[in-house]
Amino acid sequence: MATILSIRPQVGLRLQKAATPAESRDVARPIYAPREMALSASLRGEDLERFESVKFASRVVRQGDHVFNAGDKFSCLYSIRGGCFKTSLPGSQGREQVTGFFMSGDLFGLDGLGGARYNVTAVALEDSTVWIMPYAVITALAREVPSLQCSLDSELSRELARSYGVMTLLGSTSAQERVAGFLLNLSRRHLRRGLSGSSFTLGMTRADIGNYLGITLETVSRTFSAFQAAGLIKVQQRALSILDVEGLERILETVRPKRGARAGCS
Amino acid sequence: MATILSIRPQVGLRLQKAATPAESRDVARPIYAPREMALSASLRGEDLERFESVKFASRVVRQGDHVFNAGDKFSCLYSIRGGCFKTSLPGSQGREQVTGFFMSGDLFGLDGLGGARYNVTAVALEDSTVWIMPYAVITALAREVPSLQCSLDSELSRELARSYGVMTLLGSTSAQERVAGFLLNLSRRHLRRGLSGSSFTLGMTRADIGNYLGITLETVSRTFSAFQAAGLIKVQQRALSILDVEGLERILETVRPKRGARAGCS
DNA sequence: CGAGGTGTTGAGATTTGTCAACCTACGTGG
DNA sequence: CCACGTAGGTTGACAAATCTCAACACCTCG
Repeated sequence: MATILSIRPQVGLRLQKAATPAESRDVARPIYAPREMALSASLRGEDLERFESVKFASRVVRQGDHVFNAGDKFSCLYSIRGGCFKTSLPGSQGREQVTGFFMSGDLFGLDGLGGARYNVTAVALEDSTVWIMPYAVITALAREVPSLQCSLDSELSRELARSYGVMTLLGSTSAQERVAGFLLNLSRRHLRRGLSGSSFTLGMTRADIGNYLGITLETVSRTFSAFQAAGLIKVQQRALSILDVEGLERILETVRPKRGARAGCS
Repeated sequence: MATILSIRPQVGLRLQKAATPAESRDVARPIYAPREMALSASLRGEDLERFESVKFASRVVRQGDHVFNAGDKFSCLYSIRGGCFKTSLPGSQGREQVTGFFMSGDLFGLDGLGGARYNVTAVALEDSTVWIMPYAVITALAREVPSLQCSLDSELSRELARSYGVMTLLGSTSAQERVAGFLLNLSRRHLRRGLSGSSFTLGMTRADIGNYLGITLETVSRTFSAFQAAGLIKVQQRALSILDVEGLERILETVRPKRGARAGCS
């Protein structure tokens, strides 16, 4: 157990309480420069320079704070410098559906793009910092730098692809598959950011995960325990280590013969 | 009861036969004119005229035919003139996840936009016709007609919002909620097209529905039967009538607040 | 130290999945 | 025109997974 805690995740550690109000107190956490922003990923040469010449404001968001709420007038996109967020779609009677988790380098707010309003609510899961990118600025810039329009489209379709991935997770009927898929997804995203894919901190509660995956928080907890008992992972509160990636993948790949589509039986 | 069928579509639909000689079973099915296309929905005045001046080719797609496959090079968007489609994300071992159903007036192919390839496969659920809109043409036009760029963004975010809606459906843990939500969604979409929202034909199989909703086809069937027994709907094969919209909505609204996922505010 | 949010675990109730039989509609070919 | 084959749909019985309710443990913060 000590081993887990000794592995210091670079992102996502719970911070000490929010002491002084409205302080731009920078945390010892990787802060993404403009160069690392999702939108600039595919920009080259002078397009990149032009983009980086724009000074975007950044904002510190305290754990639990809402960056925007569903129904708010759409105005800005947000790129995460550090920290993590969840987005959720509010339903009637306080029911809500968590639609995604976002981490450093991710872009969110895209769903408000076409309409005049955001569809989802974005909440910080820990003290975080975001770049604020006014949409008006982005569009103006996109007209000037066509490759930025491409980047924007690219981000949109990436977000679409992401949501398709979630649908696949939710479409599987077993809780184990959903949880395994969820963990592997988180792992890959950490890896892509140059962080450890095998040991990281879960920024969200079991309830968030369960809501996201369409299962109860108890089932999430039990599944974690089962995976741990099977030697696939090690969990202690928010600290997670993936011990056997292939094992998790095997759970997803489990061939569940579909009736009518099976071969060999006559 | 019979009144349902007497509600005629109010929108400017043109009924016309497909002229192709090979058409053995021509159906008197609404064919959407360019004016009804998703992309032109928010265009006005000369922008609309400009858009309509472009002659897009259309293509007849037979039931079961693939318009494009996941992994195909992205090149065109498709707007449905008549008929319906499903899109699905292929998984390993032939497993697939149905990601959406599309009907007349809908736009699909958007998911390939940013990347160079389509993420999903689009299959006709019945003999259908689509407008083929080369992306190159669309982008060129969008530069000329800025409001078209807005329309495009709008469609993208609508698609995103749609997928969030699906996530909400899949996030609910009960099969009844999922099916009720699915039916209400279909109903609304028919209404929005000037068709009857209370009586329509399901273009997809129970297996498709189940895959989409993350439940088995047997559960779909049983749930339909249960709803019918409760007097909420009437089903016979693909023919569906919604007898009690509020009843279905009540199933969704069931005051059983999903636990967890509460935002940090109060 | 206590409070409250969070996480774990147990036991029983329910729902859903699985397997299997059967029914129904529809297209094909005799 | 009808018989037949087949894909799609329904239903039943049972097993298995998940939900629900409830008790308790853990951690952080005040």
